[in-house]
Amino acid sequence: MTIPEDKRALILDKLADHVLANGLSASSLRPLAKAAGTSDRMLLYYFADKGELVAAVLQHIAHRMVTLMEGAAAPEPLPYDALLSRLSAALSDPGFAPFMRVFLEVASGSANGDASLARIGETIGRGFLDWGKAQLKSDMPEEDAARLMVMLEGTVFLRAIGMGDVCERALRLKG
Amino acid sequence: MTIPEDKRALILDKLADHVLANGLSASSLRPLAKAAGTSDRMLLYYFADKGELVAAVLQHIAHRMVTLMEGAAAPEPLPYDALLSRLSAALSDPGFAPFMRVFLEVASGSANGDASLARIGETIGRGFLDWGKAQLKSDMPEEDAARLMVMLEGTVFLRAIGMGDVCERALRLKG
DNA sequence: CGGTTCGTGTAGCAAGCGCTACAACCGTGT
DNA sequence: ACACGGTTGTAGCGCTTGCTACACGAACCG
Repeated sequence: MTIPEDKRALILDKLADHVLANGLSASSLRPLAKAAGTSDRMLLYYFADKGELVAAVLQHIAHRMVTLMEGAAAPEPLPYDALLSRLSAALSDPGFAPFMRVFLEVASGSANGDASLARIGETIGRGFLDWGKAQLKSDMPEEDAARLMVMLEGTVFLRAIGMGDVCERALRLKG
Repeated sequence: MTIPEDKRALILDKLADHVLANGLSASSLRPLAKAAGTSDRMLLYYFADKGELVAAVLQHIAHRMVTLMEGAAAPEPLPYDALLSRLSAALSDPGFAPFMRVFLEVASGSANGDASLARIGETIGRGFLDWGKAQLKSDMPEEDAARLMVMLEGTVFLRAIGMGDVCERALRLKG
């Protein structure tokens, strides 16, 4: 009945590829199915409904992002200013940009009342926060990590609407 | 041919109400028409297509938001820290929240390639930046205003995914 | 060998989308 | 009185959406 657990894993990679490349809004069942080399009919055989499918894909994407971030980690803890500019640069890397795009889409959907997206968004966000905190060399890591997070997500937001220059200016002298 | 200029103004208020209340994603022609007390047929008589309609509504919303912000302006310029916490509180006000939700939706759409949304988002963003700068008492207003903007949009983003506590923590001691 | 369950393709549903063709209204100018 | 142009309703187009009913081969279990 509900045991196609491994079948899912086989296609999740391709589904994640498609979502990262085209965004959630362009990820209806049929395009997703084509990207995964199957049919919409089969997607709904593997997953109970689209919500469950999207949740699984986003979780998969989050896991991939964690891996990516581990590669971008600094070799040793950095003070706030240095870490901020380092991570800000990393997030604008073409490899990271697709993740930030869907993260924005998740936040938007979450703000519009999608409880499932909200849960996933928070999970990803908290993971990101913890990851940043671990890289901080600070005497008040909680506050600095929070401030770091706010700055970084603000950067994501502003770059999305073509205000990347403002982000650069914000980082130029102080954090 | 293209002269129903005032007719638009009469319904833009109601359209804006609906978009602010329900979000862009729930704003297809028929619901919008019902909210405005007309028909989808007439919406496309007043506006060339849906893109033009959305652009007009968002511009209207932006104008309304400017008015709202003028009401929230401090009586005199404030230093960075004080202004940040003042504006952060203002943005979480229920009166502002719908604007932030729509703004997030615009940023998301913009990041996904919608050029029209990108233009509008940037216009709104730059207006907001200038408005903030005018309220800043600082010896380096460009950089501080930019930093203020990044922090505020980061706050919007994080609150959307249920991480408002992180925003509070980020503001608690330093800006 | 028979029956039952698993897996999958085909086809289609009802709803919603942006948009449009067509006809009818209505007030105005001649 | 009549024609005409700006305005509006009706109806529907073609398409996409998430989802499902049904049939049929394969595989497994008795």
